Formats: sequence, C-alpha cells, structure tokens
Amino acid sequence: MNIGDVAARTGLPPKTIRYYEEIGLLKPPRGANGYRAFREGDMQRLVFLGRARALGFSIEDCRVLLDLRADGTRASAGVKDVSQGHLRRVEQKIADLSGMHETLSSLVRACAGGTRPDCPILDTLGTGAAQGRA
Amino acid sequence: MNIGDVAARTGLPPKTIRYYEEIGLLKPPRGANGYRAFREGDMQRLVFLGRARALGFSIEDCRVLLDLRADGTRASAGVKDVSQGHLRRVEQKIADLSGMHETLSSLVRACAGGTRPDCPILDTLGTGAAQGRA
DNA sequence: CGTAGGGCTTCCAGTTACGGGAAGGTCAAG
DNA sequence: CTTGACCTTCCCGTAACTGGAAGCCCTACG
Repeated sequence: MNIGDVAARTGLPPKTIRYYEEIGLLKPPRGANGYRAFREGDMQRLVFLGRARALGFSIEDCRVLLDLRADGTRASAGVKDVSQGHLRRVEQKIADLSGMHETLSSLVRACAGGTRPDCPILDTLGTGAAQGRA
Repeated sequence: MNIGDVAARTGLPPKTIRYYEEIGLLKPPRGANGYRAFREGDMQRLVFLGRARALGFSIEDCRVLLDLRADGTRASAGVKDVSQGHLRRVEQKIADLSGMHETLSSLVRACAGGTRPDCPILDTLGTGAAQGRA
C-alpha cells in the first residue's frame, strides 16, 4: 500500500505519516521504486497513533504505549501509569484554563465596549491587579 | 534600571524580557555600556504583558492590546473584541480537553493495571473504536 | 591595583508536532 | 509520448520561549 492509501484509511495526512517514520515510530519497507510499502501492521500502528494523539497523548507517550503493546507481557501496569500521568496533565490544563475563563469572562462582562476611553480590561491588565470574581 | 531589577519586579525572566524587546513589544534605551536602561513606562508594559500572558492572550493579542492602550481613544470596542475572541478559544480548548478527559478517565477506570496481559486501554486504541461513555 | 564574582551582552540551538512548498523521480492512462 | 497524479527528499516556518556558550562590564575586596 502506498502512503496515499494509508493516509485515506487512517485519516492521517501523508506528511504526518512520513514524520512518524522519521522519528522512528514505524519502519515501513521500501519498494524498488523507493516508495514506502506499508504492511497491515504499519496501518495498525498508525491507527493506534491517530487515536492516541486524538486523546492528547504526546508523541513520547505514544512511543512508550507502542512499546508496551509490542511487549505483550505485563503491559497493563505501564499503560495505566502513562495514561494516569496524561490524565493528570489534562486535568491540570483544564484547571488552568478554567481559571483564565473565569477572569476573562468577568472582564468581558465588565467592559461596556463602546467608544468610551476607559476600559476595565485595560485597567485591570495595566494597573492594580484586583479583579472581581463575578 | 537594569534587566535584573526589572525581572525581579515584574516576575518575568530576563530571557523573556529580551525576547519581548526582540519582537518589538518594547524599546528600552541603552546606556553607554550597552545595557538596557528600563524606564517606568517599560516596566508598566512588562507588567501588562505578564498579566495578559497569564490570562492566556497570545503575543499577537498582546501587541494589539498594547496598541489599543497607547491609542487612548476608542479603546474599549477593540479590547472587548480581542478579549471575546480569546475567550471563545479558551472555551473551545476546555471543551476539547473535557472530551479527552471523559474518554481517558473511563479508560483508566476500566484498566485493572496489574501484570495482566490484556489491557482495555491498548485494546481501545488498537482495534475497534468503540468505547463506553462511563 | 589586580582579580574574582556576578551581571550584562549577543548569538545559536532546541523545544512540539507537524505543514507548506520546491525540485525532481515514477507510474498509469490516453 | 506526454500529461497529470503520485511519490521522494529537503528546507523553512510555526509559538513563545529556554539553555548555554563566548565575551564585555562593573563592583568589591585584599
């Protein structure tokens, strides 16, 4: 299978697939013409990568997960560790963004938005750091 | 004031301050020795930048906000536009991350985590895409 | 007065995970 | 045999810095 077919089937752009090969996530053999000749197993790895990336796993996490999958034995513990670590980072990010969201939405609500020269948003960013929580 | 003092007072690392100058966000004059000589106004811009960045505004957003602030007249409308745009992007990000969080936490819950060779996380990532929502 | 230290300067490279685009080989169809 | 779609590699650009090297400057101490 050529890269175009694999791209169509996995939903991953050819550029991304080449990149994954470049960083060693898969090693499709080459045909006589120099084209990558993807096997079924390469496709499976790419599907795996696409799903893991969609869940926000980093490339390095994906590398570890692929190794654990290939390992076969004692996979669960490692996989769960990696996933929990990622889950915690996601939770932290959500918390950070929620904090920003709260402040931002209160600022936007407080701003009249017309042609008035005084803007509570600029005031808050520029001078005293006080800001209401609603 | 030298860059070290400014860094201490604004909480921004010297590297970051130099970077902000490099991309044109401020232009502190130089002393005879080549050192940056920060004025009060430079400090104020940096404080502004620090707060805006902490709220997640992009550098380009910050540039616009600083311009609007310097402009003086008709600031509110533009500032509100920029802030609302940013707020929407933050909301989108939270939504994306919440989706990941839901799937991830259900997967982690489903994984026994011991030395068992079968792992529902690997199974979900590797084969059929079905996954319970709780 | 010499030197040791800390602070300042610039420049270069690396980070994450690709995307855009150029230059050029290959393949199937008409 | 040419055309057009596909493939290849290579290099640059992204956001917002951070780390580190090489080298100048300034203050203080003995």
